Amino acid sequence: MSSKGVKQLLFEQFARVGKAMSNANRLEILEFLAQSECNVEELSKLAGITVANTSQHLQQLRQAGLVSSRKQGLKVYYSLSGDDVIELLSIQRKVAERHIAEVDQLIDNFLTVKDSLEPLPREELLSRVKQGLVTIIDVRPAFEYDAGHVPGAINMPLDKLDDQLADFDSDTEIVAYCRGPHCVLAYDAVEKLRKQGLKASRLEDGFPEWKIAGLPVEKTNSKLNS
Amino acid sequence: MSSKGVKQLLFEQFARVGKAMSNANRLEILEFLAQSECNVEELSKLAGITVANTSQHLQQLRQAGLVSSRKQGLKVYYSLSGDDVIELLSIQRKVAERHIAEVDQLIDNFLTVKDSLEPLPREELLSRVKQGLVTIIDVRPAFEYDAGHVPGAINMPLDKLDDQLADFDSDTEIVAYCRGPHCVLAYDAVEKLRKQGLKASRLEDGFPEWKIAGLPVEKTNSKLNS
DNA sequence: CTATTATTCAAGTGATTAGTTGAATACTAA
DNA sequence: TTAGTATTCAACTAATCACTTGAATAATAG
Repeated sequence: MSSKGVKQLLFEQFARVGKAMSNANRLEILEFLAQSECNVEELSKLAGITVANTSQHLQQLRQAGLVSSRKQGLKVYYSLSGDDVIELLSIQRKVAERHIAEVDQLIDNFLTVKDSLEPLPREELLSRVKQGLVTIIDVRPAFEYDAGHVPGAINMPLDKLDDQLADFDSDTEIVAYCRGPHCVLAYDAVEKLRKQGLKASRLEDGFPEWKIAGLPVEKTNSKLNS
Repeated sequence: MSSKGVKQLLFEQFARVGKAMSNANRLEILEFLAQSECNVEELSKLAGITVANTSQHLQQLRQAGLVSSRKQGLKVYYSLSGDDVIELLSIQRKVAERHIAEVDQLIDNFLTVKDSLEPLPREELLSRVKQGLVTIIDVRPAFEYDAGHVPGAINMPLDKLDDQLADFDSDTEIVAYCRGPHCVLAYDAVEKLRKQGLKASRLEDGFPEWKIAGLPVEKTNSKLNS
């Protein structure tokens, strides 16, 4: 203790938080947990890594105090240990986006819809949908979609996307959205669509932001699905 | 690019920021830079690591987009590349303090003055100083001290502290303060004093907070020092 | 020019990390 | 109890990291 210095020890503790957030897989796990509580297997599928690996990452996150877990029956559910973790995620993302040129490039060129959609009002997006020029897909799970979605959007959870790929018209622009800027589902969707040669992009915000902006919302009659 | 997935690449970029903030020395450097622009040598002395090592850390920080540099004559001055970096530092610290028990322990038991001082109004601290029960030391550089300091505080920059250790009365409580909660100078001071068996602690806030709280401020006649 | 100073580069070492694999530990259902 | 499932642990490899050392760039002064 005296050999290293209290100040040094203190910074080492702070560094543990940074270390926990220094791995792409762990960050992705955190982003998923920012959406909802998940068990290990779900996370492992979402992140596309083995269960054992996921488990180890989760334990590193827990040691850094970023996530907490609760056991229910066979499964262990993990969640963020506080809202300040979301804040941290969000600021780290902001700093990265602002300062790392490559990130901006990735976002601008590959995933978001900035140049083509942001300049035109969202209302116009809606009219284009009606004209069949743009297809909006909602990649959230069905029950979230049912509770409210952008008018004209088609519900297309990630696992169903593969089956539907052939149905898309390669001339129509496809815009994917999910739960918000922290939600990573739309990234996957856009990537899959692009690989098929389709014109896909990602709406910068998710459904909550859309709703808050006072734009129209459509609900599914609960009898239709499930 | 397609082998790894755009989303994966994106998270790897975000992770670079976390990686930059995953090392105790780098964090300390960032905290110093949050106070003021510094050149490599200054930082190396402040952090207590070799110049070459400091330089390498600084380059990692720059690659992550957290610091920027400007060359003036022989020296290269580094500074934070934006206020969002301060925000990031501050939130990482907050998360660590909230979630990591060991950090709380370190802070509570070793460095801050919480239990003994926070409950009593700062005005009372001042009266105790007048009675000689408490000695307040200001560990900032002399020119900052001169521009304004807590009444009764003695200016005691870190490098002068060693020479003055013998002058302290072991019965008197010593309270150190510096530039703010992000300033790390007082940590060093408290540690040195404690090693001498003195009753030292750290004021949670620094001088700016004191001033903002509307408490009295003393200025040095510029002829006295320098 | 040469000498000096501040910083960076390059190479090397020991420690740590991400990931894999396979076994071990819980918990549940029958 | 036994069988099956979800999670974690333990051991291992390749890659990366922190730090040191000594040399290589620059910029400046004499």
